[in-house]
Amino acid sequence: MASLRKDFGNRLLAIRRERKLTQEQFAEHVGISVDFLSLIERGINAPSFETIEQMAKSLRVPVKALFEFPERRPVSR
Amino acid sequence: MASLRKDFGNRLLAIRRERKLTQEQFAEHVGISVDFLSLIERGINAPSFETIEQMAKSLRVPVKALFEFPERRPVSR
DNA sequence: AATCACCCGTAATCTCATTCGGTGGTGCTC
DNA sequence: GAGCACCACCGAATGAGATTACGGGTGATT
Repeated sequence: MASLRKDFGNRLLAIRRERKLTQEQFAEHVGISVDFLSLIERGINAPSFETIEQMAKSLRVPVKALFEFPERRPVSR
Repeated sequence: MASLRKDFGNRLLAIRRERKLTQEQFAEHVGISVDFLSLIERGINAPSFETIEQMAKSLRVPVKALFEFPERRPVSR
């Protein structure tokens, strides 16, 4: 549980792959270290709002696109 | 610039008002202090991923709904 | 065998998410 | 005009976690 980090990481990884970018290329363009990018993609760490903004800008997608993943059970009652 | 925090804060405020909740009610339900909620809504501070998750859960909306605001100029070239 | 792309631990730094106490302001309503 | 509800604002304190660097390891590919 508490896996927003993981969802986000997976989503980021997917988009980066789509764009055919290596971690190094993407990290440099965003302005963070490769190590940190790796941590984020694996869902271990979460990026700050500023970093998220940079990522979205770098990928030329709206921020919400980074939070687009299959619904996490929308209240099962 | 760098106003993802502000966009987020405004969006959160809008949703909370829609729901007719006071800061106190919402903060308590999310599990944060009223002061902090106020800071977030005003775009001064940013919440952590865990807090975002709690907020979305509390409001019963997907996380991406909290990042749904008018596009911030999608590459003007 | 050398390089590339990446994962994985660990340890360090230092920003900042989060809280609390207090104050003050606005707009009710009684 | 005192009372309450709701909120902004101001320090100041603390703990967490965002971010980095390093060293080693894996599996491809060439």
